[in-house]
Amino acid sequence: MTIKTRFAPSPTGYLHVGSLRTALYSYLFAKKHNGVFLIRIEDTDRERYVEGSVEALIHVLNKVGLTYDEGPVLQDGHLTEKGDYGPYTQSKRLEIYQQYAQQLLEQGSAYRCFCSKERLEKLRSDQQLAKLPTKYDRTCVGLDSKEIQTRLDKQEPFVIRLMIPEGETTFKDEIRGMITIQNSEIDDQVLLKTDGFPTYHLAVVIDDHLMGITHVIRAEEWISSAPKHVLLYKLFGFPLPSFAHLPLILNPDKSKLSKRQGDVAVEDYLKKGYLPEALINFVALLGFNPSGDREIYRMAELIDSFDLTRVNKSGAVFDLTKLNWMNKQYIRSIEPKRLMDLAAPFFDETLNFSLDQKERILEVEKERLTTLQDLSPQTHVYHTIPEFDKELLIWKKADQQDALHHLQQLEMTFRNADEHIFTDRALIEDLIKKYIEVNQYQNGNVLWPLRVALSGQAQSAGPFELVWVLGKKESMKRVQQAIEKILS
RNA sequence: GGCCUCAUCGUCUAACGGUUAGGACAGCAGGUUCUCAUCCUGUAAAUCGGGGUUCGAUUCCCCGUGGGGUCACCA
Repeated sequence: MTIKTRFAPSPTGYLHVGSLRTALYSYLFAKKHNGVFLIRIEDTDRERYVEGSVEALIHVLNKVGLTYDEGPVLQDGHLTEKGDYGPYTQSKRLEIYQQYAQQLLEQGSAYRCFCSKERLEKLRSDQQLAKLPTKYDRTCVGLDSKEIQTRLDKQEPFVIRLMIPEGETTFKDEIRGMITIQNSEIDDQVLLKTDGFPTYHLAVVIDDHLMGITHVIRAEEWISSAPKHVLLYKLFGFPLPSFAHLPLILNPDKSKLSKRQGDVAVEDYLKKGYLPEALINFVALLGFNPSGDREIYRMAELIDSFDLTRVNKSGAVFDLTKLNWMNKQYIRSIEPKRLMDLAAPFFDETLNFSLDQKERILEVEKERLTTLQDLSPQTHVYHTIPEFDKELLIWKKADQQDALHHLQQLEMTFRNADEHIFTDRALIEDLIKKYIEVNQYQNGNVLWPLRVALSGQAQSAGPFELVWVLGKKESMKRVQQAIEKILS
């Protein structure tokens, strides 16, 4: 049997990093076993629907490299879908749910409930006051068929509730083992709402079955409603899939990761210049470890080593400092072309750099970046040298005369150097190092004033790199300006 | 509060029932370097508590404690 997993978000806005990890694990598991991974949109709550979030979801999944075999896709800006088990959007499957709800009704496994929201709210608050468990009191179970018919005729709104049988429900969680709960603890769950839409519980069971899902991988918050789903599988006569409930991703205070305490949207991290590769790597290791001392895993390696039984049971704090470290690692080591693709949006377009310049700037600056967003302020130096005080040109172990001397000498050295030298970082370094060695100067005496003359900054890329990016003409110009600054 | 669930350095984690409890990030102290960023070396830092089982528990069992999740016509 082919393994089939799914990621089933509700279109309520952005993609949460917790959801990203859920999607990732489902993806990894499916790919590891040469299985199928699909996306399904769970939009059964019309009130929470956010326009455009399906499109946004597709974009993000594409960006981070989570490819899926079935589900909604964007074609020329239009939403369509691929796969043989559609529709993959629950609001387009209403009749299916209604049909199955009807079946349950006929089986006597479900019943119509005409209770008003007001009555239910009062019931709940009374129970809370009496410190009783809050459960529906089954008032409508006693309704005889004649009364039901007259209320139906009067078009009274109703819901369909699951009739929880007596006994206990047990299921195996692939990560935690056996979980048992007394059925008396379970409320008679609403399956079909007054508006004819199913609730999550009904829809998820039917769709997972109809779409052939073999492994239900989702977050831990679903664990307490899993018994309802197991009951439904049994009532429908569906074979039970495997369940795996993933530990939560936590705020630093150990509560469920939420807004307020930082960014939770994958889009936000991408916008800030975190690489998709780094995000995936980081989030993958939050709750999973292939065993070993490695930290860096690319997607293919994650697929290769993924194992549900090695997923942790306890929640993991989202540690931004470690993400930062990992992002730095990726910026340094990723293929230059890929880095340029990712970094392109972070260049200030008004500076009009050529592609060649951008490549050099990126090559030089990537050593010092934590996120790609950090690139933006650094690029300005290559366009216009910032204002700076001439004192800055003086190295801590030298004086103004010394700085002036070296700058004048370097200016001359540059002037006499062949043009082609300036196209090669190593040659530039040779040129300057030779000047230092021949005269037995200290590096700092020469390199500090040169670097400041070129960057105008106390902290910047190295002087060889700066010359390489700026080119002969601009480098000489900046050195000359520094000389004038000292003389003035 | 009921139910479910979890528990190794600050954080992410490793450890067939037998290890000086390992690694990574962050921290601290040095070193390399013209600056920042790197890089290198070193250092501190953990098995929640109590009972069992066992020759031997981080590991298995029980109880406690603590954390988290969930208790909607939201997912």
